[in-house]
Amino acid sequence: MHAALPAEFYGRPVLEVARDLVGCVVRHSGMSGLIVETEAYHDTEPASHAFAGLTPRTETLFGPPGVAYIYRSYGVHALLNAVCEDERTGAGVLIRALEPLEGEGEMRARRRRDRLEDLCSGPGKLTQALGVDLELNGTSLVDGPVRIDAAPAGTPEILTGPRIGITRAVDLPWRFCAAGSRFVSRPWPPGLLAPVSRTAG
DNA sequence: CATGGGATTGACT
DNA sequence: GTCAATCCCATGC
Repeated sequence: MHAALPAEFYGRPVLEVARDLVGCVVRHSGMSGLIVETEAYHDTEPASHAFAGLTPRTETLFGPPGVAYIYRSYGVHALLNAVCEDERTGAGVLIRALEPLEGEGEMRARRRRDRLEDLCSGPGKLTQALGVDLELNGTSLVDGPVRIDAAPAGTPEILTGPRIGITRAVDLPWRFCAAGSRFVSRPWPPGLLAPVSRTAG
């Protein structure tokens, strides 16, 4: 199953895309991982880079959907986002954690960690494991080099809750996780994350 | 042009 | 639990 998600998949409300990306597969350079955690960001809320409007930094976010927005976080890490909605709208989904599928050996070599759970269980970890860097900002997620394929086993049960590591708009429940996955960036206290209905967007 | 903060991680107490 | 690393870029002078 190697069907890349079409650009139309991304050209929808960012909350729907963030939810539906859980269970899909990120591929780069022979490595792949199942998406188990995402977060949505939108130019209408202050946690989003796009909140500042169209600037050189946010140019990719305000471009067409289905493109990778990659930026440097804390001066150290490259974080991977999928640009969503229409041009002119600054919306994106942050890929926060993967369950390693293929290329585990190469991921271990890049990450220099022993535990499988430590390879891709964070937005900076997974880009390091897959060798995704800032130079890939603006490239297509449909054609690659970084590609996202449809969920091979359908969308799993999903939990939602507040986003991680932000100081503004902290109450929006825009984080989406595969229920019970041990590959998420952080476990959660019981009850913090609520089930999400796939049909009730 | 200078400054300061950030969608994080890993090492250390 | 605390904290440094490190750099892009928005903001303000």
